[in-house]
Amino acid sequence: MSTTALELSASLEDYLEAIYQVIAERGEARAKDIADRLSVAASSVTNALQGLVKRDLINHEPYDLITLTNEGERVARDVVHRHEVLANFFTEVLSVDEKTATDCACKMEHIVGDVILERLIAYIEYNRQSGNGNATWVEGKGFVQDA
Amino acid sequence: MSTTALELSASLEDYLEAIYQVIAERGEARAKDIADRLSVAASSVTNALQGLVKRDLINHEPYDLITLTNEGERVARDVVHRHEVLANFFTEVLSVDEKTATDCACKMEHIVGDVILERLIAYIEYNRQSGNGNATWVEGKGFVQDA
DNA sequence: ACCTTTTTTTAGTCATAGCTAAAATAGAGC
DNA sequence: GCTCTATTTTAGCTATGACTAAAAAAAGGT
Repeated sequence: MSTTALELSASLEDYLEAIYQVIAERGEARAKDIADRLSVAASSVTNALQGLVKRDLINHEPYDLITLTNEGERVARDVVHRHEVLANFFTEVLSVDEKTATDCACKMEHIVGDVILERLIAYIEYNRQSGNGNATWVEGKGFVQDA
Repeated sequence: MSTTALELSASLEDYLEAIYQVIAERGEARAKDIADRLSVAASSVTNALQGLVKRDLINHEPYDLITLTNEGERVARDVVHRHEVLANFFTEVLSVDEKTATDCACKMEHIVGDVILERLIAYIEYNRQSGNGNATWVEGKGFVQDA
């Protein structure tokens, strides 16, 4: 009897990530914090919480605090990790500004698979370590070899 | 009186792209072709076509052939362009296999903004032109400077 | 302890986007 | 021209995920 694992939508991943971050910042997470952070209505949060409970990613009794299950914490860390690698790549390698990098990473973090993520990590690392200088974006010139 | 342009979802962009490609390949596009290419039911195509007509991206009378409006052609080319740049980046720079590259590009093409796309294009170009050799992924070693 | 304010939940609506089944239309063969 | 088949559309259902408004619960101030 294989219980086909309920899939996690981009939307629910966003909620899970927000919960993880609020807990990291404030020590605890209430629905209001999540609503504020994601700029959605409080009722949308309640709705999402039910989805996350159903998937055993959070613990949540009505009107109570929200905590992450072990699995939830694992998945949340993974999403955050993806986000960080992507944002890092955009800023470090492509010399894109913070906001643009963050915005794009927020959407891509739900999409990029393991292989490409692994390559990005390796590529950033390679870029950082290579002794012979790296390319940087120069407005009007494109990528130019560093001095 | 500003007519707020109807937004184009990722889904509709996929349909538009498929229409563009089918026309490019076969000279004309019928609903069946689109359904086959996207692996969706015929009725889902009809539905999407109505959305694209409403946005003035295609011309389509019931039971008739599908053609692109000028705007539709412009948008379709743009999506295809994004797809190609992304897939190219994955294969050329990150040395990822075709299928992985294509799959990820298919999802990212709806997300990536102009700035990052421009940088990717420049980065690929820089990589291609730089005389001092480029990095390539070597299994078990990571990125290694080309000979 | 009680009243007010804030938070959370419930209930009900809407849009997107997929599906199946059935009806309508078009096209091909005879 | 009629009939059979393939295509397309309509109608109706599903799920997700947003919203508002109203009800319920919790928290704070005096």
